[in-house]
Amino acid sequence: MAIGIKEVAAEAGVSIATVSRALRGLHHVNPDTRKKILDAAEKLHYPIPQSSAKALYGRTNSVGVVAPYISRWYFAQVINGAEQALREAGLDLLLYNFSQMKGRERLFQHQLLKGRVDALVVISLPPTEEEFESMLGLGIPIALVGMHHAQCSSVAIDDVAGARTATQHLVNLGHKKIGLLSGRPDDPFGFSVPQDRRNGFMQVLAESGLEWKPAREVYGDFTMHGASRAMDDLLARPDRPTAIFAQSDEMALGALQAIRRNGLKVPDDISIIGFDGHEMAEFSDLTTIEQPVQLMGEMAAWSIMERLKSPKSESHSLTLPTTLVVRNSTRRLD
Amino acid sequence: MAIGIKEVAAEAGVSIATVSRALRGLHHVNPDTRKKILDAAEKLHYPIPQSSAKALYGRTNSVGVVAPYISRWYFAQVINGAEQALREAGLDLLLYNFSQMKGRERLFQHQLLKGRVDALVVISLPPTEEEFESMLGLGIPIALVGMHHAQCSSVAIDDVAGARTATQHLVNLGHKKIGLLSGRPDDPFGFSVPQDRRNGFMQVLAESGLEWKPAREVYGDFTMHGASRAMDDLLARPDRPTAIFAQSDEMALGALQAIRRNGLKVPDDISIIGFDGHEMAEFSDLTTIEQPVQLMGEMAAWSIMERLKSPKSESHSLTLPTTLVVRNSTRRLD
DNA sequence: TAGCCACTTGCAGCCGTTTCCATAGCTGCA
DNA sequence: TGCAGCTATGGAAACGGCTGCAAGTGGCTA
Repeated sequence: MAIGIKEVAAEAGVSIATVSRALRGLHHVNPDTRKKILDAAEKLHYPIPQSSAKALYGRTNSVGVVAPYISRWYFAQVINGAEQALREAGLDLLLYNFSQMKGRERLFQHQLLKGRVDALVVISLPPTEEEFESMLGLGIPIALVGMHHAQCSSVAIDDVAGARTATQHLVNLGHKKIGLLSGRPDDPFGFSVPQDRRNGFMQVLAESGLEWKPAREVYGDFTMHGASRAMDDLLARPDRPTAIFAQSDEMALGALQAIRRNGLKVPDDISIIGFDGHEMAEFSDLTTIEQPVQLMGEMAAWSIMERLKSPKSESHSLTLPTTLVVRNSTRRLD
Repeated sequence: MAIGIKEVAAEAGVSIATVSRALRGLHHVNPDTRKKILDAAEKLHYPIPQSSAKALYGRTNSVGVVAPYISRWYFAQVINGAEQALREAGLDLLLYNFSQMKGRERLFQHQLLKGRVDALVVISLPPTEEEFESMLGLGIPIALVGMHHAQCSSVAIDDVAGARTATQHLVNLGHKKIGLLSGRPDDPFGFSVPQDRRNGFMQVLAESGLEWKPAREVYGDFTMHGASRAMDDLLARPDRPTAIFAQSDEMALGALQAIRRNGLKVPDDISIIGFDGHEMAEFSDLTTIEQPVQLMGEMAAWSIMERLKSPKSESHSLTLPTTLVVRNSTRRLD
């Protein structure tokens, strides 16, 4: 038989109301009574108030994390960061993966989340304005990771600046014919990241007076596989670039593989720089732009927990710095 | 104002009991009445029954997934697989990460999960017998991934067999001095995997009449970093092995890096075989033993969902096959 | 001794849904 | 016509914890 607040009350010889107050550390409870109750709870192994019961009163004690992928490195890291922060605060983490548009519709329109979570962390999944309205309509704190929005908290990096740094690095090394390994021309989720990184790249090219040829851009779908194939394609074209800016490390790694497969050497024949700070980048000696991925998850969690504590507090947007990490995949053009 | 079953009942002009039955497709509801109710629900945009209220009656509509890590490739893949299967069935996924023993204690002993989940998927986290008792005491279906236990369902591979295949592959190629890249001598979680893979390795060595020297084993902690360092160590020792069996792909990749750093070539100077089928293995041209990771997550989810449907059904243990994938990191010894 | 205040405590209703039990209406059969 | 055996429906009691309000306690002052 399950033991609840009721059994504890009986054991301690007080009413359930008092137990409820004592267990949550509210005022207006005599220290002696509180101790008696705590002892009783201990003795009966009363775990914690059942959250589904609390949920009827609005607090579910859990936070939803929404992401388009969960096993990809970037997302797994963010989720991991968020999980740690939430667990520490005693909040549960409900995971929502929406790789399919179908699920996405259900999530946003039919309010799947209604009454299920106290707050939401949305990872790199830019909702449409309509979807956003729906989310805000939930009336719960929301934190965005990897993007910004006027009406809620967010943690992100400056993708344009990061891309600028990466491109500038290649330019500084004397490269003039620089290729771009992008995500997709038609992004299914409407990420702004690919566009931002592309913009930063183009800016530096223009500022440096370098000519841009559309034939130097290929699309790798943010996967190693895709990038590898795209790179094969790019290398087969005439007037090969001497350097490549890959919009993600995973794509850079795929490209690395393709370059080797095509009998070329990195960085001797081609320099390549990635973006993200993937764990694997270090082991492939890949120059990259590092972003504090796990930290972003933690900060998003903190941000909503703060708003949970004091609902009137302002939402704020944070932009975290990126770092250029030079390794052995880029070199000065002879 | 929130709309619930009550509002739908009022709109349709029936009692809430009937609405509850109609919405869940139970018998004893007149088709006309059902339609009236469905229309009313549609009209009012009634989302779905609030799960926290259902939870008071025992069904939380969510499943707990417990793992010691969540961002490591293997775990992320399993979680991903489980998530897909669960979401399809309309179940929510509660994520519990226990990299710290502290949290682990709270999880198992204080019944953090009590009343929070309908079922549990435990990924490669062998509980002690005591913890196991506690889990079983929850009275909910449990599925294990990556290990077996007499009293509940499980999905795993045959680690011994996989390790045997890997080792046999090296032996068949003529290698006699084979090194072993293990996890940790003292495993914090008590995994059986390292031991199983080690056993398979030793079996084949013995069967092949090959001599084993303890100096050929180093510990890489199942990470690239750890493996890289361990490999440096191994390479510095006299009487270098001509082949290495790494107990995981991540360790194999770290080893690959170390080998190159030490001026040696794979597979010319040293052959190396991994274990897991990590996405990155393909791109590093690593010979490996593949296991169906994501599938294991899915099957674990299916298994508990089946038991949720018919509680009396037997628990069953599944052992999935592994596959030797030969790439370019192993070659015949001259 | 009455009156007031501050501090504790208990009562009872509530949250949204499921489910047990009762009831009402209908059918078929003796 | 009476009765058993259905089906369709509603009333109300759970489920477990929260909370507004009232009431009780004891100490203090006038």
